[in-house]
Amino acid sequence: MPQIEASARQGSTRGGVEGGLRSVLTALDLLDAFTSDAELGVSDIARRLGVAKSTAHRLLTTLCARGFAEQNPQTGHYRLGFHLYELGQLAISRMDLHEAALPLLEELRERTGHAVHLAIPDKAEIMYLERLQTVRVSRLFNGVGRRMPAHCTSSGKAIAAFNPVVARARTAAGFTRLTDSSIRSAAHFGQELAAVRRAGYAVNHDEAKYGLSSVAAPVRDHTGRARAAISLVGLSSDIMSGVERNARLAGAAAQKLAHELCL
Amino acid sequence: MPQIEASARQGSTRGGVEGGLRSVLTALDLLDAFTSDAELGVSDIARRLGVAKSTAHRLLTTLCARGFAEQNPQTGHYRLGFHLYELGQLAISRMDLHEAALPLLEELRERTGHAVHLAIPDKAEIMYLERLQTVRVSRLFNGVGRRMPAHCTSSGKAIAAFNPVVARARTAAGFTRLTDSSIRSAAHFGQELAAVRRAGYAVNHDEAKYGLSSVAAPVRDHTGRARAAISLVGLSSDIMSGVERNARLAGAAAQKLAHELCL
DNA sequence: TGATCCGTTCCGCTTACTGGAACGAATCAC
DNA sequence: GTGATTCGTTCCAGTAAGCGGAACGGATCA
Repeated sequence: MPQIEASARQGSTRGGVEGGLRSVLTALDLLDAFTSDAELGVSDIARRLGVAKSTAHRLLTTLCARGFAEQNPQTGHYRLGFHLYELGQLAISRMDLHEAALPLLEELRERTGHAVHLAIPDKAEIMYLERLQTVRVSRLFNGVGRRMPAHCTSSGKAIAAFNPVVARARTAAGFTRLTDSSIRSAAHFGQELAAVRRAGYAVNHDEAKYGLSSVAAPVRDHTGRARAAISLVGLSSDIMSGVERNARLAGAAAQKLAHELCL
Repeated sequence: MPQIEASARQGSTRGGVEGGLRSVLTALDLLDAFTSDAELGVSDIARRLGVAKSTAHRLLTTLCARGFAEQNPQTGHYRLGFHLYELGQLAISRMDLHEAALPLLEELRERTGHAVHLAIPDKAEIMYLERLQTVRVSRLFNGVGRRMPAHCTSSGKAIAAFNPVVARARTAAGFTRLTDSSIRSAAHFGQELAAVRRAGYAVNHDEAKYGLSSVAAPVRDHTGRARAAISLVGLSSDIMSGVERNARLAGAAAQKLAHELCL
């Protein structure tokens, strides 16, 4: 069934490949394949992408030529290239939100002594744009990714409470359970968001990782919708003993940020 | 002269394109075009890459489809996409050097109160892998890029002093002058590196930006070659008043790092 | 109001990308 | 110790798919 396979691959109309150039799309998907594994071999990659081994090898050679990938000389396997870091830093350094937030975040850490995070929503998850660590907690973040489900973090709840798109996306995606304290049902999630709306801030107590808690305030635009969140993170004992003060400071920084960006 | 142009474009041998797939290479070069400008239009990009406008547009559409670029709805122009940041973070989070260094850097900032940088060499320049800021100096770094010539920073000098490849590359590339204090000649550079080798650490006094100074120690492997550098950065008055203590602390951290990584 | 940009779309030509087969080296199983 | 699998890499011919050029409507400027 060669013709069925071909039409399934790129749609029926001539040249009407969904999204663009075949070889470039494959190359970009190849980079994404490294999300799950730090190093991959040619054959493995070819299998995952559904292309011939020679094609995968050619793509990898091309990516390596520009520093987007690199080969481990020991094993012959490939990994993400350092040039991605350069471009990624460039991309974020041009985000107004990030630029305006940095000094506010620094000040917040100075005053509280806690780790400070800046997060934005992406579908049903949140992504951390910046993380200012402290010595005490830096090793605790080993298991915490750059991306977290919105219902297990204070930032996620602060955003979802004031952003129905995120709340709906999370409810649709379901509630994965990271600890025994994690939210597990849509009903519980709805209650929690209502409480966040009343208080103006969100709290996460051991819901993402045992022993780790946080307090977050939403950064809201002029329509009231949450665009980001600023959170203070630390050992549960440290954070929970001063929840109200932490919430007040995070909230002040969030409002100042919204004001500076004319949101 | 169509055939001349064609052969000049991709070399003479059949299919022997240097470095790999044409369309993928062009796509990657397109991303690099954003190094100099935050936003670019289709026509401008096409001109820079030397391709047809329709080709540039197609490439941009493809990159946007995967989040590697995005379009500004206001202007119709394009910029780097957020997904690059995600992959870039992934790339660096898997570097042993970065992972092992982080807690050491945090501790160093805690003890000194100064900003702490981790740098690695790349040809004739150094790249900052990590920058732990402080409230006092965070705004001073506006003009400082992720990449700096090796002769204008303490990290660069610390690395070049114990890495002849870098020293040679810098000498070959010449000595751009960032301030009046910058090193301007190969002779001066050579003297400075000799002094660094004697002292075991490097100092930068207003050589990259007025009012900003730093002290750096090299991270050396078992052969003695410098692989990276750890530096303490701050207002010149703050840094220069305690040069020896700063050098000692940075040096201790650098040695500990080398030891942890079994370099 | 005409001219000149812009980003986008369309289309035929042919280039350059694809998959399959073959290679030597390394690893594994027995 | 040796045959059987892997692996990453290279080569090649056929044709799919990427290319440039031309045309489009809209925005900006003179």
